[in-house]
Amino acid sequence: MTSPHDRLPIGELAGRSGLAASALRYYEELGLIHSERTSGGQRRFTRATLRRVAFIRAAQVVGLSLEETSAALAKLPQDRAPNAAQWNSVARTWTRRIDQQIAELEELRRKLTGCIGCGCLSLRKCGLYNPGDAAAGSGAGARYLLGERPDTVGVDAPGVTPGRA
Amino acid sequence: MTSPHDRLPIGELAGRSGLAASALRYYEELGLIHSERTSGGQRRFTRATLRRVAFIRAAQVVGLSLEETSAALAKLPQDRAPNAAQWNSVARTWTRRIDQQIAELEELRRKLTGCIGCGCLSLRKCGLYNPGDAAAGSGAGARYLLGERPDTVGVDAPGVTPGRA
DNA sequence: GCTTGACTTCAAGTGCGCTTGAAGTTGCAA
DNA sequence: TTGCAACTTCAAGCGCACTTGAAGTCAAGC
Repeated sequence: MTSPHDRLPIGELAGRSGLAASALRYYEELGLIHSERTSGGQRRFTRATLRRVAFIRAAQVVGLSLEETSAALAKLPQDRAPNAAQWNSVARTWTRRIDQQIAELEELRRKLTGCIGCGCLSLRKCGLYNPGDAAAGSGAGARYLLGERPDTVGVDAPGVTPGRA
Repeated sequence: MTSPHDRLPIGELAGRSGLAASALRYYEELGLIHSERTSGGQRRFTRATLRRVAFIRAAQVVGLSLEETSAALAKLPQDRAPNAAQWNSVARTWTRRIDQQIAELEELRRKLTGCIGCGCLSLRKCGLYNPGDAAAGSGAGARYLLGERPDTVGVDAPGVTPGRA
């Protein structure tokens, strides 16, 4: 577990994770991953970093920003596999998020299908209208649907990066 | 249908659509929407533009870029409601895309749940690994999952903007 | 020891989808 | 007629997640 083979240079980590070295450096700069250095100043990552990187990739799919991912990663141990409780805590947040996204997509599909049925898209009737003010378009991709979250309409969705009018 | 009230100034369209005027100007610049001008050079949009704008919003939720949205919009009439056939053709593409996204999210959830069960995330065993090379991270948000689309692995996903190593 | 490829830092650039600001013009209501 | 909000264009800026390039250093195999 602490053999010399556990100390991956960045190219190795890049190769194994499928990410560019530049991206990994960037992640390290942001504090998402960590490395030790050789006497010459080159990075050496532990194998556990592979886990963190996989986590980051998955987080991006769920729609987390690197900042949010960073917060999530902070709950996991840096150099060993998380235990069940730790993992549970994170994964539960995720599955909730995933469920929410799925629900939103299904809602949109429902609206679209409704449109097919009614031949509408002629204002008003159609579920695609009523954008609900400043809801959607939170930058980092498919986040909130237009017209969704009627309970938080008129307010920036909670927990989402503020910016962007 | 062609009353003077059908000619919306940009602020009106912005208010009704929930988008910023600047965004609408940007869309017009890209050719997604169109306007006529008053003698003084101010934009006047038809009500039908509301439909196009709603369409654009929905398209963003599905993860389409404005360029892709533009292509989709080209299939719909500019100043009237689409007929069933036109709408069908577009909506079908969308529902397929939505279904695909849902499937991907469910797959990720499955993997996460598996992780909870097995207490893993300890390399190898876990479905979260094997990133499948250059798959995910196509820029505009939750597009393709890591490890997904095993049939197109190693190739840029078809129909998706090339860039980004 | 030397070569060569992998590494280092730092600054600047990229692409998307806008927003912001400056400086000027229009249109409508009083 | 005037006043003022709403509009106009154009250029530049922003935030995210990186990538690219320049210029230099390290490490490992021959």
